[in-house]
Amino acid sequence: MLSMKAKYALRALCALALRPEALQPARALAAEARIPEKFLESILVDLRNAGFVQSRRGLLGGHMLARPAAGIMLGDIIRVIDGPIAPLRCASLSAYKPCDDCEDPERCALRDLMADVRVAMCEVLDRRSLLQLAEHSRSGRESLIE
Amino acid sequence: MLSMKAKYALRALCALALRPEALQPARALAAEARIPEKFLESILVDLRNAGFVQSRRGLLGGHMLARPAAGIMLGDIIRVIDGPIAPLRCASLSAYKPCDDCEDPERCALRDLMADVRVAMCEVLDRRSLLQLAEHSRSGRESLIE
DNA sequence: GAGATTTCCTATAAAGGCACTAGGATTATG
DNA sequence: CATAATCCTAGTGCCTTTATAGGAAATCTC
Repeated sequence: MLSMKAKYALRALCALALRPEALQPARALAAEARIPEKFLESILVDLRNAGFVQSRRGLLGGHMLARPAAGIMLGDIIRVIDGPIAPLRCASLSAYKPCDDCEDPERCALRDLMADVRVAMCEVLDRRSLLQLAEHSRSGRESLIE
Repeated sequence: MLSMKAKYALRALCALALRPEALQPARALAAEARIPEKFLESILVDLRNAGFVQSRRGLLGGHMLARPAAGIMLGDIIRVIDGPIAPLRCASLSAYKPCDDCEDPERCALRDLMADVRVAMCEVLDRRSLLQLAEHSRSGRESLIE
């Protein structure tokens, strides 16, 4: 289950992607994307540490994407905020860890199953970029206005 | 992320699937599948309420599958224990509920994305039966012995 | 019917994670 | 130096997870 935090992160990044090159303060972002302001601040710190976002302090400060939205994959955003995507850690590539109670992870039917699920999920999340999500969200809003 | 409870449920059901028609007491099942006994008891109640398992009390009592393992889909087991499979409730078919903070679920890019993820996950989980999982787990154990 | 074994029900508890919130230190603008 | 912004450290309240305990009810054997 996607956490609120990850949902907020994706919404905030979408807003940043729609105005690249522009420094947007957390307050404005919070209002636009309906996110509790202080919570958003901490999320933006995570996103900055992960290299997705660039920030500047002071008056006229704010946040912007650190690199083009087309090169930021949604799976990577979710991994930063919520951790590995696989339903079980033992089925994760990026954060593998065997179950404490597993006799032999090499021959675990549950692990194989969840590895298949992970592949299916990543097939979606690692192929879709932030740019695609942002453009999709914008088109949704536009067609609302028309 | 799959809960311990769901993992236990799948392991227990596998054990039941490998000996159909045989009543197996919770204690034996717990030992075989490495599950805390009292915890397993409560899981078996859930599985019985969901119609997967049939129980009998008393001496010589125990639990067995209520219907053939070939007709029990893994997705349905997980839904019973962990709830909807979709990463967001608003992207679920079986348990749809709009987000509190969503302006218009009909035009939500995040919802569309997560609906795609749900389809990908269900493509795996709803096509694979308990029988398949159980046989896969057995073959793993056999090849260990040989 | 006695005794043994098992499921079934309720209640409780410890631990941890989630979703925030507070308050202030730091940095930059004008 | 006033203002406005990010950054940092804590900490809070609530809920979920992961169980455990104790006993009531059912069913078998003898």
